[in-house]
Order: sequence, then structure tokens, then C-alpha cells
Amino acid sequence: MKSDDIKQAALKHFSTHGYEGASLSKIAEEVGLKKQSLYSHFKNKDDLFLQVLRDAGEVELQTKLTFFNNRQDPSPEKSLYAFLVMVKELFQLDERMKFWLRISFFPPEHLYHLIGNEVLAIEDQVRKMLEAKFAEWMSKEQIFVEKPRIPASAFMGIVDALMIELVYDSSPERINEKLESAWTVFWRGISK
Amino acid sequence: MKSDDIKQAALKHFSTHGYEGASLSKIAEEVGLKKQSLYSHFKNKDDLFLQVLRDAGEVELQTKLTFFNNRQDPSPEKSLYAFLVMVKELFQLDERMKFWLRISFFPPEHLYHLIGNEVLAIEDQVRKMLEAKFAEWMSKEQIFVEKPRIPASAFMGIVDALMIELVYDSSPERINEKLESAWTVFWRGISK
DNA sequence: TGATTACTGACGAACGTTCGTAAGGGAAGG
DNA sequence: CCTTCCCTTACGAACGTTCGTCAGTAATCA
Repeated sequence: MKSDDIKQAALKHFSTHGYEGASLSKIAEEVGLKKQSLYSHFKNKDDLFLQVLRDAGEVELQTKLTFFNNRQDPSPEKSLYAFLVMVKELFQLDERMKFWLRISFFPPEHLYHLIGNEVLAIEDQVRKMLEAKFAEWMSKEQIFVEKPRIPASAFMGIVDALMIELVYDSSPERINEKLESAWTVFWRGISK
Repeated sequence: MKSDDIKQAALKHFSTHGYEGASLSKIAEEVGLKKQSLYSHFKNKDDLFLQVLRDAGEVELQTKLTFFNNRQDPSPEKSLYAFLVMVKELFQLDERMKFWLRISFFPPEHLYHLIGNEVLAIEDQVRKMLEAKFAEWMSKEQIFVEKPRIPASAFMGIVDALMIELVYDSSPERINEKLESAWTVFWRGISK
């Protein structure tokens, strides 16, 4: 499908140059088209952008939501660590996560509220899922915290910090060091 | 000084629209000038941008570096927590921190390496300072970690995550919850 | 007077977008 | 099988606007 090729090229340009910095002619050029031809596939720049955004949001949501379902590994220590590794690898593999990170924090102004709502909705679902997980581990006395909201919040912070390090494109050693450090302190912090 | 007014307006536009999205005419309009008049004060857009960047870098560096000097509070628990609160309040007060965050993670492409080097240099200084602090607390047995690099890395991650929450402009409660959660787990994680 | 600052005017380039049009393919009907 | 019709896709040309930048010229102020 040609539309998918366009979206893929658009994803790349949006995530490296932002909404304003990405040009339709460059995107078209990448798939061997003139910029006018994009209008046979999308209403306008916003339409293309929003379709890319929704694809990225879906990846973000589904990968995180389904992560704990598809593994019967009951140990929170291994699960949570594997979650971080999954985020890291997915981020390096799929450009949609980088796009999602950039756009959710620095959206184009005229789409600020629209994007804000979508991001909020997804983040809340992830938060709820994590809270439920932590509550479960808490009741089984596999972790030791006051309320499940606290480790959930802190863990999401670690994920954010990890993605920030990833978007910064530092060396693999630096990234791994960040991951290991955050994880080491975090796990000590909730495992008594 | 008129140049300072211009830089202040530029700071605002750069940090809310990014480099590409910020327009010289809008910046000039905000200080009651025509865009051509900006060229009496700056060589071009890059020149203006880089001056704003260096101001922001200096704020970032100086506030963090001098934080522990000007307080004789020896307790790491109070010092580190106060550091987070300081970052939060400074971020909300001084737009230069928001600018710094956005630009260091998503620089304009043609200044990628230049900015990368400046950011790296500053981050390394902060990291060194934090490592020294953690090493000191470690030797006094006020905290318990393997190597000072680990809590330093983890703590910088918390600062990043906090700023991310701040740039996202969520509610004060959400921000405080994030801060408290991250801090609670972090402190438990390094204090035996 | 000389220097700094702000203006007008204009420049080429790029932007997103619209129009009319032409090529291609599939469906429908003869 | 051929023709007609329609729908999709792509393109050249052009639109109006904005972009950053430069030259020349007033105005301001030491």
C-alpha cells in the first residue's frame, strides 16, 4: 500500500524534524512522489500527521498493555526488568516510539488539546494496568510499599527517563548504565 | 537593553514552537519591532538562537552546580529532596530550563553536533558533581550503594522524569505525586 | 559628527494547498 | 471482446503566504 509508504516516510521526518520542520515535499520525495500527489492519499498535512500519531499511539498502548499478559513469569523482579528492556529494544527498533515521545511532549500548538487528550487517555490506561500489577504483588508480599500508586508512578518515571536517554542517542553503554542504575535503585526501593 | 528583550521573546517562541516553528516576525512583533530590525542586534536566526541557548545552558549548569555549595545542610536526604524541589520551582519560574530541555533533546538538525557537544559538557559536569557528593555520603555511611555512579545516574534520571512531567504541563497534584513517588522509592533504594 | 538602531522595500526560496488533467484499472453493459 | 463509465493515483502549474535575509535610508542619541 502506497499510503503506508508515505506514512512511514512521514513518521521519520516528523520524529526527526518535528511537525513544523517536516516538509511535505521531502516526505513525497522519499517515496518517489511530488508533494501534490500526497493529497490523493491524505486530506492535508494534519490528516497525515494524525494518522501517523494514531498508529504510534496504538503501538505505545498495545505493547505496554499486553506485556504482562503474555508472560506467566510471576516474579515482579524479572517482569519489571524485562519491561524496561522491552521498552529499550522497541524504541530502538520501531521509530514510532520516538515519534510518540517527541510529539506527546512537544505537540504543534494548533493540535495541543487534541494530542493532549489522546496522550492522557493512553497514559492513564498504562498507569491503571501498572497499578493493578503492583497491587497484586503487594498483596502477595512480593514487594513492600504503602500504596501501589507510588511504585507505579516511580516506574513510569524510570521509563520516561530511559526513553529520554534513548532519544538522546547516546552510546549503548551509557544507555545500559542508565537502565541498570535506575533499575537497581528502584528495585531496592520497593523490595524491602 | 533591547537585545535582552529580544532574547526573552525568542526564548519563549523557541521553547514553545521549537527552532523551525519559531518565526522572527513573531518574535520581533512581541517586542514592538519589525523582523528586519532584529538584524541590528543579531547576525541571523542562528546567532539569536545560539545566544539564547548559551544563556539557558549557563542557568542549567550554575544552578545545579552551586546548589550543594550554598547549603551547609549535611543530610543527603534533605539535600537531595531539596534539589528536586529546586528543579521543579526553577522550571516553573524560568523558561530557560524548558527551552534547554526541548532543545537538548530535539535540536535543529543543522546544529545537531554543536548543541550535542554543549549539552554533553554540561551534563558531564553535573554528573561529576553528583558523583562526588554521593561518594562523600557513601564514605560517611549515610547512604548504602555499590558505586557512587549508580545513584548519580539514577538521580539524574529522576530529574529528567520530573522535568518531563513539568514540560507536559500537568496539574500541580500530578507533578507533586510524581516527585514524591520517585523520591520515596529512590531514597528507600539507597538508604539501606 | 559618527555610531547605533529601526525602518521601508525587496529578494529568492520554501511552505501548504488547490485546480485541471491525464493515465491506469476494474466493473458493467452491449 | 470491446466500449463506456467511474474511481484512483499522479502530475504540472499556479496560488497566496510566509520564511530568513540583505541593501539602503531615516531616526535617535552619544
